This record gives sequence, structure tokens and C-alpha cells, in this order.
Amino acid sequence: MFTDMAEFSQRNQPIESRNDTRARILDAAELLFTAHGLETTTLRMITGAAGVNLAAVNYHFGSREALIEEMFRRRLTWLNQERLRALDDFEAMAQGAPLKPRQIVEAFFGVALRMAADVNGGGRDFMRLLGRTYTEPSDFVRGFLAEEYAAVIARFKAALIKALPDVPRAEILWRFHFMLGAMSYAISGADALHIVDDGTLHDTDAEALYARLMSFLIGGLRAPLPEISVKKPRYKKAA
Amino acid sequence: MFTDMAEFSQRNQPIESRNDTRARILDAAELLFTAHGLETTTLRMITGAAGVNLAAVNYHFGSREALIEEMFRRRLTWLNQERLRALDDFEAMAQGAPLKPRQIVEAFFGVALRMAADVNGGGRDFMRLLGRTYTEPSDFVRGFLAEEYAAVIARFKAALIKALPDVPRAEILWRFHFMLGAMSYAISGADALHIVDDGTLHDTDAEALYARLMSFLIGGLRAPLPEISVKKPRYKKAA
DNA sequence: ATCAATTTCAAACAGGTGTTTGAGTATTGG
DNA sequence: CCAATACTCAAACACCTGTTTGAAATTGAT
Repeated sequence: MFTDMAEFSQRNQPIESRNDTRARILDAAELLFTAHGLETTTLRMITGAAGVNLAAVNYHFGSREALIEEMFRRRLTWLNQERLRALDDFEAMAQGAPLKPRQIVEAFFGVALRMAADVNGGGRDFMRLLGRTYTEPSDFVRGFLAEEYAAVIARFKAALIKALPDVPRAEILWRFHFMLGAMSYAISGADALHIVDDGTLHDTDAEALYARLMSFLIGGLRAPLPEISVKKPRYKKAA
Repeated sequence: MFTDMAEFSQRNQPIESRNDTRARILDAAELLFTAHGLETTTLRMITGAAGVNLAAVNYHFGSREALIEEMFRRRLTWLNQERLRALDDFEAMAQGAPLKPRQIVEAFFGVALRMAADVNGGGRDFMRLLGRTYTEPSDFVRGFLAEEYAAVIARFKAALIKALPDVPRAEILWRFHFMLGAMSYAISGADALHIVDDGTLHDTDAEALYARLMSFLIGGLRAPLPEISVKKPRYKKAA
């Protein structure tokens, strides 16, 4: 699969003091989980690629699930901090006024796309994995994913509601959800697009993708409201 | 827009003479694969839920993979035929003139959403599974998925290009891809949305979802083009 | 009713999974 | 320098996976 594992480890440096066994496992795990999926990738594949003993995973992380969780967390906490920082900056600039929708979208999705474009740091692999994982039915993954996202989503939801006072809350939440889907596909697109593709399309340029997705997201977010958006009387369902 | 859901369910129903062992396996498989994922669901879970012997799967389908493939095909061929039929109708009406983008989106995504809303016939479970699977890294799934989709995608791509002569081809393909992502999340949304949700949002009404997604998709599709859409010189990368 | 084909069933198979063990080896602090 | 801690390693553990087998039951046509 990999032509040269040593070269890979070297290229895929950051976040932790490399060559430490822990870090080598995490790096190999990220790559393999992305390539083969969360369920299909075995510990023996990971330890093999990382060049460490099989038992090292359980020694350093406790279990397979704990490894997965830590692999997600080390990237996700950084990503979400960055998102909040971007939002903070915009809000500081706005001095209490509502942000422009484009700024909010930029803070949330732009930061993620920029991380996804970071091929060297391995961010690209991770974002592809993350996009897929968001709808995965595995309980424990969805559990800590929700936990890790809760605060960030709340902030961005509030900002969007403030920025679009004429749009009903429910509408905003759904559109945020749709945007997540578009981003997920955008990131894993380089692989999946061969289904849509007839060969003309191989522009994986990150900057172009960013511009494309951004236009699409803003267009969807600012689209005219659906006609049937007026709610039926909201009585409780009969038990 | 939804003329009659009962009629739809009826038309969508049987596909096979129910209560046959084959059909019971397929139904149970659909439900369980949706709930637990393609990789995690075991044959023993399926045969257990279907109330048939373990060996029945290999007897009737040959292998686990063959079961998965047939499970996808029986729904997917019908869905895609329906999509093409809808597109044919619109094109017949247009009499050679380009379709309106809304019609094309309606034919592709509207039909899918209507299938996803068909709770009785099990269409909902299937569409949730399908949306997740589209980006899955499993080789054999992606293989026959691409095969099953190829003709349909080609038709819709052509229709979109004809309908939007001012938009570059690559742009259209990407936006189609983004729309697929939004739809995927829209369908699996009832489950995934608790991440975005704070409790206010439990409107899983299919009709409302349809209207919401439709507005979003059209908005994204018709968004102003990104500025950087002019291509850099397309020389080959140096090896 | 009979025979042959089809379908079911319990049991076993070979192979892969995450995890544990206990003896080894490095590394570190006093 | 030595003891104590941290880490590595090969082997084994118990369990679960998809698939196969050969006999039993069911079905359908003559």
C-alpha cells in the first residue's frame, strides 16, 4: 500500500514529538482508518504500518476504542478552537453588530477546509475521515463527537440566528445541517467524485475547492425560504 | 408536491413475494445494515432477525457481499428508473428546450426524497444507508454503486449543462456533488441532527424537509460563480 | 405414492479479531 | 552503580467471523 513507510512517517510529523511510539501509532491509525474505514482497520494493520508491537496499542491507549477517540480528539479540539478563534475575531471586529453570514460560514467551514487542504500535516486524511464519521451509526464515536462539538455548534448557531433575524430558527438549523453535508462530500470528493466524473474533472486544488464550496454554501444559506415554512399549530402529539 | 403517499407506498411495495426466505433476509438486512452499518452487521444478526437459518444466506445469495449487492440493487435500479422517468417527462414537456434547473433537481433529488419518506415500504431505511455508503471506502460497494449510477449521472449531467450554458462544466459537476452531500445529510438528518439540535427541532415531516432541501439546493446551484473560477494554466505536474 | 429436486438445519471449520500475560530489555532517578 | 520504573516483545487467550458440509425435511410433478 505505501511505497515507503519511513518516508511517510517523516513527512507526517506534527502535533506530538515524533518517533515516540504513541505518535507513530496515532499517525498510522489516522492514515489507515481513513483509507479502509473505522471498522475494517485492524490493530495489526496499524501496528504493522507503525512498526511497533501489537501490544503497544493496549499499553499506550488502553483499548482500540480509546485509540480512536484520542486520534479524533487531538485533531478535533485544535480544529474547533481555531473555529472559535476565527469567530471571536469577526465578532470583535463587528463590535456587537450581527456578523455577515459569509463571515460565519467562513469561520466554521473555511477553517475546516483549510485544515483539509493541509496535506503535509495529515489534516487532509483526517478531514476525510471526519466527514464520513459524522453520520456513522457507531454509538461511541457519535458520543464523543457530539461532546466535542456541542460548545462550538452552540456558538455558531447563535451567531447565525443573530445574523439572520428574518429566518426562522428551524430553517437555520436545517440549512446548517445541509451545509455540513455539502462540506463532507466536498472533502471526501476527490475520491468519491469518480462516480460523477467522466475524466474531465481532476482539479483538486484546495483554493479552487474552497471558493467553489463557499459560493455554494452562501447561495444555499441565503436562498428564498420555502413556501410551506409556516408552521402547523404546534400542539403536543397525543400519547 | 407529494400527491399521494399511500399510492406511492403501494407502487413501491413488493419487489418480491414477501415471506419468501430470500425476501425476509433482504428486509432484515436492510434494516440492520442501516442501524449498525455495513461492516459491523453480522450474518448471524441478520438471519436471527429474519428467523431463518444461518446457512440460508450463503445458499440463496452465495456470500455476504452478494447479499449486500442485491440488497442495494433491488432498490437502486427502481430509484434510478424513476429518476429517469421523471426527467423524461420534463424533457418531453419542454420539447427540446433546456429544462429549468429546478426541474432537474426535482427529478433527481425529489424522487429520492420521496423514496426516503416512504416509511412503510422501508425506503427510508434504505436511503439513510445509501447516503452513508456513497463515501464509504469499501471497494466492492463503490464498484457496483458506480456501475449502477453511471448512466443516470450521465443523463443528469447533460441536462444540467444544457440548462446552465453560462456555468462552466467543472462548476456544475462540483455543485452536483455538493448537492449529493446535502441530500445525504438531509436524509440521515433525523439521527445526526441531535448534534446540531438543542431540542427545539423535531420536525421530521417529509414534506417540510422536501421543501427545505429544495430551496437550499436551488440556492446553491444558482449561486454566483466563485471569482477564482478562471483556471491556472493546466500544465502537468512535474514528477 | 414415489422419486427427485429444492430448501432447511445443526454442527463444524479455518481464520482473524481485540486483549492479556509474563518474561525480557531500556531508561531513569537516587 | 543500582534499584525501580517504563516500555517492548512473542506467544497465547477466548471469542467471533463468513463459509462449508452432509444429513434431514419439504416441496412438486408424474
